Amino acid sequence: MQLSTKYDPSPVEAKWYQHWMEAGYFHSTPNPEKEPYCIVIPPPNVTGVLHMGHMLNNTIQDILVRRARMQGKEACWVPGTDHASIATEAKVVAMLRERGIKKSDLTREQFLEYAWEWRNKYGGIILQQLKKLGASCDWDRTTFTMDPAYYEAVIDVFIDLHKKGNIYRGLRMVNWDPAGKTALSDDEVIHKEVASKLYYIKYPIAGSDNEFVVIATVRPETIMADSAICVNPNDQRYTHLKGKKVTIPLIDREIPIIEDDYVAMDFGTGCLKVTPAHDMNDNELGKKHNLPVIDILNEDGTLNADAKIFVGEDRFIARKKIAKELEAKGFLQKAEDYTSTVGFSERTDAVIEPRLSLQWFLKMKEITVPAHHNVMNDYIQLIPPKFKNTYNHWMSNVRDWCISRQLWWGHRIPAWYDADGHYVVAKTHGEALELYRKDKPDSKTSSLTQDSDVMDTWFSSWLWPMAVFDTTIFHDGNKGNADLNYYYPTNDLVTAPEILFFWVARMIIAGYEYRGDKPFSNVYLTGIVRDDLGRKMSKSLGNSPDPLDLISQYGADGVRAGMLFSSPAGNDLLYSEKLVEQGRNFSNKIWNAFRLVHGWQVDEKLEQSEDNITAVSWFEERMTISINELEDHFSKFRISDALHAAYKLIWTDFCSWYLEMVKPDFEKPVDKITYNQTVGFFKTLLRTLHPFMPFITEELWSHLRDKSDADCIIVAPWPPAKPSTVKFIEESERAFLVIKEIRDFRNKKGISPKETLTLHCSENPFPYFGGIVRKLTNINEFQVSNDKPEGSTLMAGTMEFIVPLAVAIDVEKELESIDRELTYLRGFLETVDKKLSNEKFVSSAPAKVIETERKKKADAEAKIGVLEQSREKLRIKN
RNA sequence: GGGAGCUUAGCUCAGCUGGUUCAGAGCAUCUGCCUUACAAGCAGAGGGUCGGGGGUUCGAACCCCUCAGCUCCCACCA
Repeated sequence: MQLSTKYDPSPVEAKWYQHWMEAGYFHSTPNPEKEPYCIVIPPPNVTGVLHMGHMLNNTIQDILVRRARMQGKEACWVPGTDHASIATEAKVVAMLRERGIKKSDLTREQFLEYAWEWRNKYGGIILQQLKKLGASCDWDRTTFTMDPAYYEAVIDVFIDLHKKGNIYRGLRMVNWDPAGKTALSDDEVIHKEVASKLYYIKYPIAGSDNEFVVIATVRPETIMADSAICVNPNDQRYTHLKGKKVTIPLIDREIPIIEDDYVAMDFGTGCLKVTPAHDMNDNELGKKHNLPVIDILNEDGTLNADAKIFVGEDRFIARKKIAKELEAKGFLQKAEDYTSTVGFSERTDAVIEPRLSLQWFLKMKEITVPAHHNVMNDYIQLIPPKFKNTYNHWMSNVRDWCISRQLWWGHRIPAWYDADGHYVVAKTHGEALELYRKDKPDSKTSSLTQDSDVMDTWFSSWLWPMAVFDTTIFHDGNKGNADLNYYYPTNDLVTAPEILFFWVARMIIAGYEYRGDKPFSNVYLTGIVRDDLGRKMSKSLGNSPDPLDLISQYGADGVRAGMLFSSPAGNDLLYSEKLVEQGRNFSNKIWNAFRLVHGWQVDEKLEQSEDNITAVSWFEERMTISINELEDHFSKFRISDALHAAYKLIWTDFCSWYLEMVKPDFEKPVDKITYNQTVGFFKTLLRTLHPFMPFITEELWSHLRDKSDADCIIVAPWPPAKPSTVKFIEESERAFLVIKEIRDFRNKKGISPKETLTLHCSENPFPYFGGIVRKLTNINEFQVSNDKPEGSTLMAGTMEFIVPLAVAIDVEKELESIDRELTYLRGFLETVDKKLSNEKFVSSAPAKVIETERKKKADAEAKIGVLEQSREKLRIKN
């Protein structure tokens, strides 16, 4: 069979993925005979399309899972999607708009019908895309955070936490998104520096002509909501104003001047306008001083009737108009350029408006204690560990979690209200009514209205590692089903550091609350995928390649390897197509190594040569060492380094060295033993590489396997670490050095590799590798004698060789290079001598260190001796 | 404003408890090769005062101080 010189991944990938699925290799069920290994996928948004971040993230997960499967563990990777309330609702609204339908014209039920229709049609595309990448998820376990059972679990948790007193409803300043018309948690707000203006506004002092205080503000449109003016009690500039009042410009409302040392004397004019309805701090200040709250904004960010002026105008337009009017009427002293930090909605990019509203909150102080503790003591490990600091900081300053969202798509809050706003929390209307009757036995109310809000998306995904197995445990006293008890706690979680608090921390919190144990043992935090200019990859920048295009171009294996070549844990990945190309080239390299071995003629009668015995023994040692390194990398989650180790082992050690050593001459057969051992090595290499590059390894396995091997490499045993020896390694290093020197010699002298050379040396330094050295350098023989023939000297370490040459040598050049070498060596010797003659060094350094220094000295002296001799000879000749 | 981290070859990074696996890897560059597995390749080479300065030590990329530059996270200075 003629095999192409290029590996063609597409047909191979389709074939094997289908085969794995049909054979059920991805599916896992509890098996008490085996150790479980479980990863739950960070559920991508149901609206999501695969991007480079997913590629990296899921490649790493797949590597971990495949390796565990090969190690004989019961490996289970649970996939699924997240309903992502804000993102999905936005998409559905956009889709409706295209069809000419307004959300406000729909009932909740109608809207949800459209939403479900949308999610059934487009939701989960991303899971199909993951299959192209080779993800070995247990698809039978695919979970959606709004599956009926999951939905119920979320409701149960809400009810339970409410019962425990951890959930409360309160009027709080929240981050209001006027575009999404919803409250956001603090973490969904992105603070950005924005160029704005600082307006200096004159507030006339009540009851005096022409006297005023000046206040600096970036938000003149909120002056109508002012409740007071505040100065620092220590501020001498304002002591005369104590107890006085001022009037608000344009609307002439009187407000008091109060004192609080919260006010910084050195900022602006040292005088602060207090607007409790529209500023978080002012709100605190207002509470402290019992100031009225005047809310002048509608939920969409326009001014309401309480503003008295510019009613109905958008806040930013109002700002400009008010500034103009203040100026026109002489209330504006000046306006200067100013940079301020403004919060933006992560989802809609609208400027956040601090707003007072009734929201549901989860008390965080107590519930977070075990989650905090068990990360700090490394019971749960963050990788890399530097994230512990960040985690600690967040946990130590944790605030109550605003869990309600003014949306329809999501888990609806199970609170039920009567006409007066009295409420009960229950799963169904019936249960709610029952509770209500107990609360208010006298009430005649027969129907309650359910809260229209839904819960924050993270309030469902924080249950993920439990709820994917068992959604019933959130009732009292349920001990969990077989799946949960077998797989939980899961092993590793692979996710992005951006959601360390959103999701990871909260899963840990929920895990302790409902299972009394961690949800996972290790959290591997990947970096952000950036382009080669260091910019984050994003749709809007258009700098992100389409992952599926990449896969069809370079093969899934190539893309997986490429992503990993430059990706230590916690570090950003600078993506460049070069890396993926390198990955593809690697596939091709392996393919061609296979073509070579595959094409060998085996002669059963041929005896294994001494050289082949050496080669095989050497590679065995080399491979063992590399596999041990690989294991070490894996144990430290250094996935990228593990791949590099496998890459080097295969490309350099196996292909460049080993195969060249044992490769039979043109049209000559190979002996049976060497052939079998080579195939054995090849299969071991494929096994170590399988988690990284599943498809090509499976394909080649199918060609190389024999009856005693596993049917598929996906379930073949993982090559274990074992003690290694260095009997051949030591000599091989010398041999390789000599080989390189000889090749370099040919290069520099312009001698073709085809021209056979003879080498003289005083003693043969190679008990084992002599034949191999000759084969790889085209040397017909080592002439061992003490006579030194004419020719060029070739140094390799402390070994000296002479190549008797018919070709002329440039003596000048030769001398020059010897002199250069000598200068270096003498300098080197000097520093070593200095060290050794330093009494303090000799007396305080460990014996081993001194020993190596002595050896350095001896080696250097020997080399210098040889070089001096050669130089002398050349001199004479010259 | 608070906290964390980073700075090693042209680029991306390794370098564990200070000492020959201490100056490394991959990519890129340069030179020579279409050599019967592979030009998506082979063989070889060059390239770094380990951000600057100071200190501790017999010995510092590694520990301490200091300066400079970058990055991230958190935060309400109007």
